[in-house]
Amino acid sequence: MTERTAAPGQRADMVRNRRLLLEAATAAFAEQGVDVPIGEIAQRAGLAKGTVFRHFASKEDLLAAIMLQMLDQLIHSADRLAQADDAAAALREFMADGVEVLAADRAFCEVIGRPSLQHAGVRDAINRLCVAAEALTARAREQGAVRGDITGTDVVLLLGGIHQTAAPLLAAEPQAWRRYLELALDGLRVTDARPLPHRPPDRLDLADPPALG
Amino acid sequence: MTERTAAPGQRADMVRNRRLLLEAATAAFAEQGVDVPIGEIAQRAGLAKGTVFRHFASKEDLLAAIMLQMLDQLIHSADRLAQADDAAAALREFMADGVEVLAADRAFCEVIGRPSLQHAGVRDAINRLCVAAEALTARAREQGAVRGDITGTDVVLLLGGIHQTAAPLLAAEPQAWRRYLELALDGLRVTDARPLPHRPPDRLDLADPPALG
Amino acid sequence: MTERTAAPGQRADMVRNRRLLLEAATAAFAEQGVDVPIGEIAQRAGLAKGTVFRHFASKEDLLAAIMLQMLDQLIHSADRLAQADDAAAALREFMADGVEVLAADRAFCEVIGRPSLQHAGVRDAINRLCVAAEALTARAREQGAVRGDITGTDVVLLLGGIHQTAAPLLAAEPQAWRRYLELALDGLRVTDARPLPHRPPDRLDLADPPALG
Amino acid sequence: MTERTAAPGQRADMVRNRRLLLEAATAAFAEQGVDVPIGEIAQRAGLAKGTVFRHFASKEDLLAAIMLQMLDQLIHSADRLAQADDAAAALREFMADGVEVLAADRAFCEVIGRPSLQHAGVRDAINRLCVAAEALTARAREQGAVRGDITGTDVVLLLGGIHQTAAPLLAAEPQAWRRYLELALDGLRVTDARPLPHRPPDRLDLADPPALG
DNA sequence: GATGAATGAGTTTTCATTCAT
DNA sequence: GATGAATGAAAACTCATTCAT
Repeated sequence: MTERTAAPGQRADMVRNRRLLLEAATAAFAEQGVDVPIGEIAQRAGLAKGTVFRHFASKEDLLAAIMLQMLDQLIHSADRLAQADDAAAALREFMADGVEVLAADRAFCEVIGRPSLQHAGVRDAINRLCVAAEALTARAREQGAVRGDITGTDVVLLLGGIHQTAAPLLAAEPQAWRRYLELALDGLRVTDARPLPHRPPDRLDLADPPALG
Repeated sequence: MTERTAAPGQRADMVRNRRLLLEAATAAFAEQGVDVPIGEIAQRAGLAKGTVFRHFASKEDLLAAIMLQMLDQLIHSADRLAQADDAAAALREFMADGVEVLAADRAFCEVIGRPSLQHAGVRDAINRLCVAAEALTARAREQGAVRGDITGTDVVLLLGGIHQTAAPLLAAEPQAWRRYLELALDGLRVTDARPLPHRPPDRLDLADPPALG
Repeated sequence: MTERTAAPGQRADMVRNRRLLLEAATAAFAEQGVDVPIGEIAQRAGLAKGTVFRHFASKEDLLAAIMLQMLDQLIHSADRLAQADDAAAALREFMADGVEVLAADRAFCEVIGRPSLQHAGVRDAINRLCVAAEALTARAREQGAVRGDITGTDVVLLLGGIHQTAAPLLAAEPQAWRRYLELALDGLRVTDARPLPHRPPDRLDLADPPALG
Repeated sequence: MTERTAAPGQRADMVRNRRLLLEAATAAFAEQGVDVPIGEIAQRAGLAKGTVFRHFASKEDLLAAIMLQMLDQLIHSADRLAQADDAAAALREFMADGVEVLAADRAFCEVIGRPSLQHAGVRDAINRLCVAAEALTARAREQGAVRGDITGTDVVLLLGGIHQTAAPLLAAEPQAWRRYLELALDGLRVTDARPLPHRPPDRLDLADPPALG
């Protein structure tokens, strides 16, 4: 509707292609991990390989775009839920959303587990997610729904951990992650335990990629 | 007859090379994941590429050997700790061992997270680990140190999950996993919570690799 | 299945490259046999290695395409000559064509002499050639130009045999095969000899490749 | 010249190993062609790979030794049969022997069909075989059992041709070559035909291998 | 802007040959 | 002399990326 510029057909096409491409790439990365060939992504999107490179300068960029998409979705979810009255329920919902998003995605785990992330944009988004999760978590702490030494970054990290716990069961039992989410929430709620060792991570201090050589 | 006689030199060299190779491969897989080229492993070991294939018929076999090595170590640990008097302490020690082993290893995560495992030997070892962990866990349950609906397979799965939780911090804070281990143990100890959803996994029902096509 | 491309005649460049490739491969296989490296074929064609695999999914497929090309040419020749009045002359011409085609080709001999052929397409083409040759041979038998117990498959097999007979002379005397063609034709014409031992082959019963193991 | 040296036991072992090796290599080359790995030959012989290279400086040399063995056997056969009264029968027997020897051997065909033979020894043996066959053939010509313009070299070349003719049938019908031997003999016997084209080959003028590059 | 053909570096794997024991 | 471990030069094949059409 808003896109009324000079070559409307072309522009609309590009937008449409970009959407098709992102959808196809999301699905392909999710199912097969980061090693899925660009050619397969293009094919799933009904596009030619060259078109992928017109939209994204490299495969790494495409992957980053998808990660950002997922992360933005989670940031949104955290922001929204930070307004909720029942912080405990809100935290559960956020974490369920988060694990479910990850559960569908092999590539995310592969990317997140790397000692260094290539894309500054992804690193930033993860940090923004931590901030958003901290807002949510702070309220839960205040309401006594979560122990005092748990941070938003802890919560974000737990998303990956819960997903990974259930990952080997994923094929046979797609909902198994709910079991481990509850287990984690029970752990988060414990108040009479010894304080957790190791200082709470306040921000993910993700390293720059190492210099080549 | 025994391995002391005849040609000690040659044999010793080969044993040494095999050790170098396994060490190099363990480190390389750990740092870079399963996609690390054989050539790099060979170089790290100070060997030629061909030598790797003299020791292991394929890259897959080499990877399996390393996974088996790690798994056997954990099975051993579980068996030993199942004899301990204090089941709670034994469980903590087992899990600490397990996470530490995994903490060093990207490849393990990638392999374990796959929908299907190629090597029957690795699948078997994982199942044996679950059995060994169940013995340990059963005693902890009996002693009231662990909630009633937690199985050995849960415990094994949690190893991967705890590692994954801490993975993004690994480079900057190598000991961060201890925090999440305690958090998980606190969750495991909770007795007044709602029962966990989803049925407990009794054995990892890892699928055979899908038929080609 | 053998040929990868979809849209015909799109790129003039591609068609040209494909032709160059087939010519180079034909020559290379002919001179050096099936073990000629793909890299050399590519180089002769002025292409990169990868381009060969864009046109043919595997070396086996490329080889099959060339074999099929040759076989189709011979089938054509047989079909055309089956219309001729003078069956004896037609048979000589067919066999001369056939030997000359083979004479240039080491790979053909190696492929044809194998206990099993990998490509169903090539097996089929050989059988079709036998059928076409039988039509030609039948007329020659009827005209008394060929003894009664000779089949089209005999004739096809003789092409390879005549070529092989002359092969060691090929470099020094490229036309030597004509000598052995006449000798074979003289044998085929003999009528007062004892009947040939061993039953005539009616179709080449080329086995499927053996199962792996 | 005489071998009367110190360690007779060792010598006996070497002789035995050489025999085992030649037998294994003959069988392996016969079944699988020249591309059979040295390792398989060694294994069949119950020897180590290194031992093969103690006996033969290269794979090419081993192959040459086996070819020479086969050729010597045929030369012997020709010499013996040249004494026989019935030259026609003798020629048939020689050719039957020859084809049968080849029939069992994929490697021979691959070697003989090459434009150039690497080993002077093999070239010489082939030429000696031609001489021996010529003696046999001369008698057959004199007795009118073979047309006048056929030479011993023709006969030798025909061995390969007859084998090649039957080769595609070899797996299914191991005796099929007899059919084509008779056909060839019938051709050789024809006396009322036009003289064969192309001059008779008197000696195989096998080229030296081309210079590298 | 889209296409997909071409490229070539990179990967696993094989195997003749060498050489230390 | 025998052994077989080590080597390294190919080989087939893949795939991100570039570029002519």
